[in-house]
Amino acid sequence: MASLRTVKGFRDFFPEECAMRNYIFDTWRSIARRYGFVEYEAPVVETTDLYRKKSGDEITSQLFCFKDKADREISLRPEVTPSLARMATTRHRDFKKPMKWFQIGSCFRYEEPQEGRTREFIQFNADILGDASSGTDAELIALSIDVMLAFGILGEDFAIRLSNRQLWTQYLEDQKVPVEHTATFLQIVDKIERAKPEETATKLSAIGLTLENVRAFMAAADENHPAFAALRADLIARGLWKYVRIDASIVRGLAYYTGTVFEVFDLKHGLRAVAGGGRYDKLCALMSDGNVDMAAAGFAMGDVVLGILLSKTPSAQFAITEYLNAQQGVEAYVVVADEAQRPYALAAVQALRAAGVRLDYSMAPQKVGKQFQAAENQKARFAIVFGAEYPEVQIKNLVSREQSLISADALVSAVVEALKQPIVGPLLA
RNA sequence: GUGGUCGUAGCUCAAUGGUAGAGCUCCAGAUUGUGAUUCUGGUUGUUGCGGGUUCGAGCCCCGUCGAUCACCCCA
Repeated sequence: MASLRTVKGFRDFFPEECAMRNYIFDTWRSIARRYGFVEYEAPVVETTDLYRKKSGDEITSQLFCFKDKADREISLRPEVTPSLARMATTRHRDFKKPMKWFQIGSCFRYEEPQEGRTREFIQFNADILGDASSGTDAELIALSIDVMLAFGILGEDFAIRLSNRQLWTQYLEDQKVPVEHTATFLQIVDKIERAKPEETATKLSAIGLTLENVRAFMAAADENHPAFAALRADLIARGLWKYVRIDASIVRGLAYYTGTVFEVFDLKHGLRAVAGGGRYDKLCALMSDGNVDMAAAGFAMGDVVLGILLSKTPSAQFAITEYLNAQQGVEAYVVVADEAQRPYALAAVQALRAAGVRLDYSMAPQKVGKQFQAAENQKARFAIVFGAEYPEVQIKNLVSREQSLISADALVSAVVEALKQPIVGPLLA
């Protein structure tokens, strides 16, 4: 068995998990479309250079990278933003601005797997390109909030942590800290809530700062700070500001963000961030060697942490159950009570399916009781019995348990009509 | 990449160093044209893998793989 296991950090999706995944996809997709986003996709494999160009050599330690048969250095994508930047810059003249694009697909990071962190995970990416206004940032944050609400995750369960990179670049400038220390400094800020104060103070003093000074600056960066004014007014008008909390310690790694940065995080379980993103106005210029200077902002939401949160949130369970009930099973089940009628039953199976009815039947001879049990197991609303009374067939409503005899000629239209009726029965009272 | 804990049937878990088990699931029958419940019977294991100690290892030791937790990282 050992040799048959999945590769470390990769997952099987059994039907139950696959249904759950599809539920997540459908929700992401429908809310993104509600916001006027269009879907795109990029290759899962890219040249390793694409990621080096953006992030520098040291990042390859987390890249799922290898050489192909022609000795080319390639990587499974760790994120989609560089691919998006390439696509957007190479054909940007073909698209009206702003471009509101979303994508759903697998990403890969070569890390030690833990709960909420696998080597393959699925991300929902939403980005807006060609619009530098703070309204863009607000639109993205609003989208992330609506996605959470659509999952049944309520305001008491999650919040948006909001900050702005420019807060810190301005601060470092005021404090006369050399630009080359920016990355180091942001790393310190990123873990200022987790690290020991003494260690943080030591690291800060190395670049000429004190912990007291940094903390005082963070405390002053509340929702009245001018850096958040336009964004705040926008989200207040939408009625969404109540989900937002200013948190200057959010810097989102050390990569390409230039302005607004934010995270979606849960309030009750201490999970990793559900989503994160921000403004990255310089990336398109970097990717195109300065040929295309296009403002951009976006965020990504992963399926792994989201899935954990959904499983722990009671209010999210109702929507999941409803979706799974609607997706799973069949609408009708054909029972072959008399094997002599099987050819007629098979003809009806194909005719009903052609009419759009989700339908199953027993492919091998089975006792009638077993066939009804199978119909029940597959949540069929109707059983259609082919027996000695053919050319008439029995249609049984499996919810109300009523049964009626009908001519086989009229079967398809009768079933299609019956399925249009609302479900009534003792089980759903 | 570093350290801790863990790994027994499809699942959840038992088993002083001494014959590998239970519940659930699954399959079949009781029930030959109608779904529940119940009862009966049955399948499934190189105890993650490989070495070592021992008369004897699921149990002890070493290694390895995997899961998980803390680091690291979080594009």
